[in-house]
Amino acid sequence: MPNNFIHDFIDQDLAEGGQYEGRTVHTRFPPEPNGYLHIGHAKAIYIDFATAEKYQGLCNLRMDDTNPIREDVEYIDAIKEDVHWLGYDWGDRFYYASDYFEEMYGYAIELIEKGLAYVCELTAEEIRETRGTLTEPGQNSPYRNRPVEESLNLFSRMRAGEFEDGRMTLRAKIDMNSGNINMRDPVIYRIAHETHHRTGDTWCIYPMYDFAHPLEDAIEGITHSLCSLEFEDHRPLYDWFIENCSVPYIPRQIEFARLNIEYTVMSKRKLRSLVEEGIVDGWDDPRMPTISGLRRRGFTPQAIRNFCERIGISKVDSVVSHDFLEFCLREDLNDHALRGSAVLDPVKLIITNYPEDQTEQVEVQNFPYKPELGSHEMSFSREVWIERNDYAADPPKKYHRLYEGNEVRLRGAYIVKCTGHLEDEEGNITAVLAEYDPESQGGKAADGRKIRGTIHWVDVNAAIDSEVRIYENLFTVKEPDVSAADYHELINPDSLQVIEHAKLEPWLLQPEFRDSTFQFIRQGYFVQDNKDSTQEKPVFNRSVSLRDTYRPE
RNA sequence: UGGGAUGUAGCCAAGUGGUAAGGCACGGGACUUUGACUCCCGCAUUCGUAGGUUCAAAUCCUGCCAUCCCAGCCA
Repeated sequence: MPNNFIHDFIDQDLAEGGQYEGRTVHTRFPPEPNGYLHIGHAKAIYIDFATAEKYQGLCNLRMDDTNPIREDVEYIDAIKEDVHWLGYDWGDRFYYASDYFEEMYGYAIELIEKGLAYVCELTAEEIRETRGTLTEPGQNSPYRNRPVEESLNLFSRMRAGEFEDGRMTLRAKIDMNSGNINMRDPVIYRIAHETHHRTGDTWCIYPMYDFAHPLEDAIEGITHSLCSLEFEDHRPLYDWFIENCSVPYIPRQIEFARLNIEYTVMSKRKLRSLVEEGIVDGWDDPRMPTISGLRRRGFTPQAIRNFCERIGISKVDSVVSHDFLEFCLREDLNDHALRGSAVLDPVKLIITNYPEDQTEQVEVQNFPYKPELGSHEMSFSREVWIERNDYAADPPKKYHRLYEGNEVRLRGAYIVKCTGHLEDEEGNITAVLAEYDPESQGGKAADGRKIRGTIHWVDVNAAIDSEVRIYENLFTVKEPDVSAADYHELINPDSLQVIEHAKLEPWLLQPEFRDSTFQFIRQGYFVQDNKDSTQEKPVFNRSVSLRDTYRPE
């Protein structure tokens, strides 16, 4: 992991005289179980876990479940699966913020006893009205200076369930004049008669994030609590709680910029609505930036980790280009994906001088620059499927594929010379015609003549039909999150293109290849859909296309 | 108008007083049984801007400008 400003801070903290001299670096990834993880979280996960690794420290996984109104067990297993899939392990340090509710309650009492917190009976609306604005200070609550005993009594009755939701809150007594609105007597406990997924009905008061989070970190002995930029002005509050509660450890919060990527959204709210409105096929739709979506799309954990490493860590608001994400995937897949043949938009090529009832086996490499990965056979006969756009009746300049009179190599098989095409009454091309050079087995000309074009093909007699799904960006603009328009208007209507009958060579469909991503030669990288693909009706997703620098004039 | 942050190429991003790393994208070339990959070459006389300090400034100082975050009993 390259160095970055966070590591500079850690180095200082660890150095002689630093605040964590002699300590083990301890980070945490604290998702709220209220949705699925997305690639923005992957960046945070990478930073938290890879930083711990770099310093031979530890990283905890913690469910930040302090608000039962929003959270659900449904998400917990998915979050664990995603973090593991990305390649990170939290050992036996899987925690829930809710495990600390009793301790937090104790710290709240401590604050009350110190005169640093009070039970406030203002309504939510009154609190808002007295909070002031960005430019005007707030006003003190009339309950601010009530006796400690009274707050203590009321707080225990809040816990006992004597009051309905919203009737009162516990507030920190800090400074209603602070320029930092977070310091204007923030609410630290609210009443919510709500069943919690873990603590059930044990509690009807729940701590707020600003109060809970520093305590969670302190209780777990976290040294560096890494979070995103919007918490920067919560840091004084974070430190205030750490200073005023007698916690066992002192954690340090450091903020970094969250990840944005072109042509997609990262807010849980919008992702959820895409799912709920049926615009996509669930949280794991291959067009979603969720970890499960990327997995289904065919991304590898390595590609995602490389991406996270290379975008860097800084405090600059940025939008990473979509190209870069694709580059990281291609780079990894290029080096790992076995090569196979598939024709996505098939048209027949008839080799008129090849015997009608003959079939032969030709050998093709599984991986061009890694011969140790072996080879496999493809059957070849008089009729093979080729891509419709590998033939041109009227070829543009510098077109190296099939057109009348031109020679092309059928990859791994033979060199063929195009002799024209067949068409129906409407002028649609129904087949391409060619003659093969029997002396060119394997695609090598006996006389050594150079053949410029090589195209892929699949034997008509052997081809297996498969559905292939081609994905494009979900949104039509680079930054849908910042657009003023309703995001529904920005959705790309062509983000999913379904090809019903692509022609695949049978080798691709061996059961042991079920979860492997392949390169379909000259097309891109494809993986079987982890939900819909079956042996009877295979379904492939295009993970990413190959780079294509061909520019017809 | 208060508070907190951030401005280095089209996009990320190093740089911490000694004369602008790297990656993506892009352009050109070589190689090629994937128009892929790989390999070469090119791509900021300038660091938001205006001044100042210094032999020397992206780095230090001052002013200005732009952008982002904060007024949940969300996280």
